[in-house]
Amino acid sequence: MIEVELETTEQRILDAAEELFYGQGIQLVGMDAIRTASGVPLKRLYQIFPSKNSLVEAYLKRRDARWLHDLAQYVDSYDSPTQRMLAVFDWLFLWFSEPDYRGCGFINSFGELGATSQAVADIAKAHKDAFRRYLADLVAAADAPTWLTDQVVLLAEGAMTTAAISGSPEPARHAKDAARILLRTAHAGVVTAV
Amino acid sequence: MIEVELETTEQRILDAAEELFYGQGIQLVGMDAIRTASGVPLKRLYQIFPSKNSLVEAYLKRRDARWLHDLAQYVDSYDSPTQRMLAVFDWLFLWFSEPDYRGCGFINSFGELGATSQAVADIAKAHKDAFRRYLADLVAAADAPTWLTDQVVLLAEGAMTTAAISGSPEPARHAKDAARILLRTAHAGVVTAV
DNA sequence: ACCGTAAGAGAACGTTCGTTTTCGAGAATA
DNA sequence: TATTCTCGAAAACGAACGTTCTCTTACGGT
Repeated sequence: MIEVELETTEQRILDAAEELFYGQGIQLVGMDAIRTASGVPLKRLYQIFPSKNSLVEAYLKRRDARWLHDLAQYVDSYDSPTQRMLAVFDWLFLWFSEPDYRGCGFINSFGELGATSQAVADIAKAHKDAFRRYLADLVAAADAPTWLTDQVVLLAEGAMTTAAISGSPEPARHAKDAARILLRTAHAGVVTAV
Repeated sequence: MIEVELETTEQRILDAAEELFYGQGIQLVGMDAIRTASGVPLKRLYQIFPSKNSLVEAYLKRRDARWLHDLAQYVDSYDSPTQRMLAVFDWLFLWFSEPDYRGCGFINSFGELGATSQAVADIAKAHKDAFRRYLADLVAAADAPTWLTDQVVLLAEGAMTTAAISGSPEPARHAKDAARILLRTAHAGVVTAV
């Protein structure tokens, strides 16, 4: 019982932390705000996360896992390898359309703390590496050459920041259009020089 | 004389502010650090910039103008419209290769403060809009369709963040490769469906 | 019923930060 | 020379933050 309760308390803290950290930026959110939002007293909060840094890292790691899980789950609703690769951008479009979308939490935290916190920089890098590996699998399954992975990564990353700053989900469509063209070109095996 | 001196004092403050704000993140840099780095006493600093917010905005606006100017200057060393468009990515490669490269200052400041400061959000948006307009001109000059602009923007933006987090300038090359393919496809006027 | 313990609410502490004020020295003016 | 003004160095102030501590209450075991 105790452990179950502790588990849910931890989840409540992380839920509050994620909403606040992502929505306002990490440094603008104090531990008091997390206490208020989660309803968990400071004492217990510090028993579970002994410092704000540890809470930040836990927030990022949980978001990392869930983000990739949600993406993979969406992609899994498609069968054709080509459609699975392009479905990534449909999922991005849904994400960008959420009313409180504010860019990629890892890009944001890297820009905010990456220069001073090696831990945050490492988690952001690990997240982007994992995303790249996932795309690499989709690209390989679509019988496309490896180098297409790097290009698709750039389109996805660019769409995240452009959608955030412009406040529109359209970049996901533009990225999908570009990815479709690149995929088709790759399939055609065109090799020329400009 | 007074105005000239004030001018150089303002520049010294902005030079220090830019290095610190860009290198460490805005919120991690205190006014004391800027005083120390610039050698300008706090009193005078507050005479020229009446608040940290105003200094932040001045930093972003000056960086915006200089960034686009430097890019255009580099692009202007090429003649062929196609090469001019692709030269953007060569310039990005040079930028990413600087030892203290830490991503796009506007993406970073947007992630850090965009949720709370409308001014910062607006400046970031204006900067990206200006960048997009510049690329649109290059795309039009290369006789490519308008929609290529959106795709090239995404490649460039994606390269900035991927280079920052991965710590490598290679994303600039990958973006250039993709842009070349998209440009060629656009020129060929291929219109098909997947 | 009694005692020990845990736990919540919030005060308190020490530090940092943005901003203002003070103080003292030096230059310009009458 | 006496006085006013300017300006740099640094102290000071008020708020906010991360973290710890205190006090009170309520519950569990005997």
